[in-house]
Amino acid sequence: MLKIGELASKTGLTAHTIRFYEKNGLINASRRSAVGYRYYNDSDVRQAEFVRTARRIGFSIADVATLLSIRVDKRNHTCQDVTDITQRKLTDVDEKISELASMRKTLQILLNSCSGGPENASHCSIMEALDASNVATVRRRTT
Amino acid sequence: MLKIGELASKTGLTAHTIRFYEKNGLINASRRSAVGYRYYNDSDVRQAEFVRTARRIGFSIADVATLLSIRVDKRNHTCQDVTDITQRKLTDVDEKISELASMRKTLQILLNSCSGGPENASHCSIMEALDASNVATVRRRTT
DNA sequence: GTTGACCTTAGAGTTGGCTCTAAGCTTATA
DNA sequence: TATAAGCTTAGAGCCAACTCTAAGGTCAAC
Repeated sequence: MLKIGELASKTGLTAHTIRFYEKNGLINASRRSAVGYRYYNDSDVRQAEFVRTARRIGFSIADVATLLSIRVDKRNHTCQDVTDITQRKLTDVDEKISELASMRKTLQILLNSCSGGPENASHCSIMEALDASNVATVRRRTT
Repeated sequence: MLKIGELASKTGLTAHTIRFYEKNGLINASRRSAVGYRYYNDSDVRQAEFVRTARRIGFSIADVATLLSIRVDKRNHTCQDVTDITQRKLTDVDEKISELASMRKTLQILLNSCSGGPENASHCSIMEALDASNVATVRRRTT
């Protein structure tokens, strides 16, 4: 049976985070000592590791809670329940990636349009592009 | 001279957001009526549009503040000042993209490992992978 | 002269996921 | 037995960027 600090070093979470996850129903200590210390058995440790793994992959706390509810009752859930959550997360991630990719593209175009040199910014094409309210008007440098 | 609601519809910001930006030094009304109404002239409008454009591209409020300080005094700033901010933002975006790409990859591997069918989750390979604390152990489906 | 749309302010609330504090109790080690 | 490390709790704080509320004043139209 591990104390919270031991579970923390075992999982790479902090004791604070473990308590926070407990409040959110993700991790629980199957035993408390007489004075209230949390004690974690092997099964608790496996659950904590499951949580840490799922969080690392990018599942939200709510997703992890759902995954745990499947985990404790696998027979009454289907593979599809699990892939649904995973698919939804993948779709999320794809959306974020495409937003970032669009930002990236614009930033790259801006950078390509400007020398970045020590001359003053009076004619800086990045500033001009931002002023144009239409960043599509920016042109690549040909010099 | 536009009132705040007019500036809002012109820029696509809300009046709330405009006031919030004002608090943060990004937008200001060059005139106030006797009773306190904000009035925006052409130059204020252009600045508001600059802010909106920069925010859309992904610059933080702090970045936009810096860009504005360059904008009002272009002669005392260089193109490099501008490209530095842009480059830093690009690096940020690239970091976020690569985190997301790594999440994406894992999610895709998990999805490929599982049928997603109506069978119960007792042997769901996604659940097994999350339990393994080592998602790298997951295998693609060959069936 | 009354609706109703619009404006003002300070300040609180939202989101998600922690992160930390304060004040006090327990346990292990020397 | 003293000290330090570790544990407990409730609850506050943090981050960014809004978003909204309350309570009230203003203004244009009919």
